[in-house]
Amino acid sequence: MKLATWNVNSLKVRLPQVLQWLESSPVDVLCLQETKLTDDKFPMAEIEAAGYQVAFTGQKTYNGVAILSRHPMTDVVKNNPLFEDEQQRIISATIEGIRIVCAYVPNGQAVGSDKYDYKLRWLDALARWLSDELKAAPALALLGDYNIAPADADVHDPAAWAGQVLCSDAERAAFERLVALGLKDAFRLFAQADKLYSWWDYRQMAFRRNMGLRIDHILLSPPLAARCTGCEIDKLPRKWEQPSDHTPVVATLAT
DNA sequence: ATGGCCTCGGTTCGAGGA
Repeated sequence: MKLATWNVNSLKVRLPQVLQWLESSPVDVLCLQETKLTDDKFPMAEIEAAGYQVAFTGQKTYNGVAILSRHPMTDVVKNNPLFEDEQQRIISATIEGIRIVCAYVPNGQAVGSDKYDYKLRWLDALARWLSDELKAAPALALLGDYNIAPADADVHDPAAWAGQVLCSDAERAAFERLVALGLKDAFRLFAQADKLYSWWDYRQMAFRRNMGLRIDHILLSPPLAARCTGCEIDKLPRKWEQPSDHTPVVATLAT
């Protein structure tokens, strides 16, 4: 069983790439972020034709999340019941006995800004909600764009990024709070090469220079971490024409 | 030293992303 996450930065623009990637990487579950589509514009027919069921929640211009699944989905929930939010950033569903949570964590813009405060409040509510969810669903996976580089090893230039948004102590503490719930960073369950990232700025030829951050993650509850046999970042789509600035992360679970 | 790109909405620039 393969679970994946990918911030596509507009599903309208990236639908052909999503379909192309699924052809060569037919994962069981793909969580998408930043679809940037209202629900009436969601390309359900094209995705179903590729063999995937879909659950989604979107809004105009910003945010928007979706779960694509080869298997039946039940108990679809939009957003966090503990956090009133007009922004569409979370969708969850149960697939093959696994509670899948697809999340697009707020960016935060700059440390100390209103958007940063919103990010921290949003993450606090996420941890409180998942604490409850884990009691009801011990097999839980939280996949998405966390907009947090958990450690300096996840940053191309830790000195330049020190204390900046995506790397600040409070954001990293929020990530550790999720870990304290028992969730494991699937990527770090395995030996990995240095300097592997999931996002590169469009500017400065950042991708070619590998000036990236690892901010897209798959966190697994203990029963799933025990089943996990690998976790990889697939850099290929970032090399395509007109790419998203993020690239997919994939975790493999033994069945 | 600064900002350098991409997407959207809606016009030819501003907001937001990270």
